Amino acid sequence: MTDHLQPTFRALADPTRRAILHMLGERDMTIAQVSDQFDMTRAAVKKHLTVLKEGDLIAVRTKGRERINTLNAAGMKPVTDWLKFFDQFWDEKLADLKDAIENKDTPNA
Amino acid sequence: MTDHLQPTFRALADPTRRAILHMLGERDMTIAQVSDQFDMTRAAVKKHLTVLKEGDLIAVRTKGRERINTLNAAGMKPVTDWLKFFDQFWDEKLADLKDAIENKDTPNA
DNA sequence: TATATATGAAACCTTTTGGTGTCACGTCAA
DNA sequence: TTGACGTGACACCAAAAGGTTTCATATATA
Repeated sequence: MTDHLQPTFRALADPTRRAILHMLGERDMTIAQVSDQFDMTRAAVKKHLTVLKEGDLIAVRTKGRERINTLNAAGMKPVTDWLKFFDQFWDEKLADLKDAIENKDTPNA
Repeated sequence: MTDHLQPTFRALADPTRRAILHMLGERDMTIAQVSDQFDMTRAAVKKHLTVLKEGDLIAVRTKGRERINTLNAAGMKPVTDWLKFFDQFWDEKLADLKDAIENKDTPNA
């Protein structure tokens, strides 16, 4: 069983990378622009971007000598799907389900 | 800003730990029982369980000389909440619409 | 053309991570 | 009480992760 989830979970496991994703949610950015937001070298940021790319969480397009990094939020779907499996064990959701069943004929929403 | 998400994201970043969570979804297990499911020592599994505990993804209760490990699915909420922020970017059409609205009065170029 | 800019990539370093083996300790049963 | 059982904790190890510096290369621009 090859774990196709691994690159994405791995990419999300670092706080710097999660912060980068948030930034890219606001606007596309070059590597230099991303680097400006962190107290680390451009090379280090570049590595993070590579990991994000491997996790399919960003896309990169070339524009002249620049590399524009774009958020690929859809890449998070495998992770959210994996997490959804556990919804059934979540107390609140269980309570909601119980509610839904008990109030089968009088839904409150 | 201390990153309270980190222990949980960290815990989820390992395939063995994700597999353990799945197992605990089916039934509570002692350390020995979990270990039996993997080709690694009990000590290694114990470490994984410790990381899962730190991520608040499992609870442990003592029963005699045994330690019963229980899934705490609610511990995933911080992660799912973090991921929800990106829902707004999932749908390409939504993103396009967002662009159109944002550029109406304040062109960004 | 000459130079500045934006990036890629490699070598290197330190810390963390995932694993091992060993031993001590509390608990259960004969 | 005496073992066997289930676990915690530690020392140790190799590999991966996160960072740095340095240099090469492609693209803009004066």
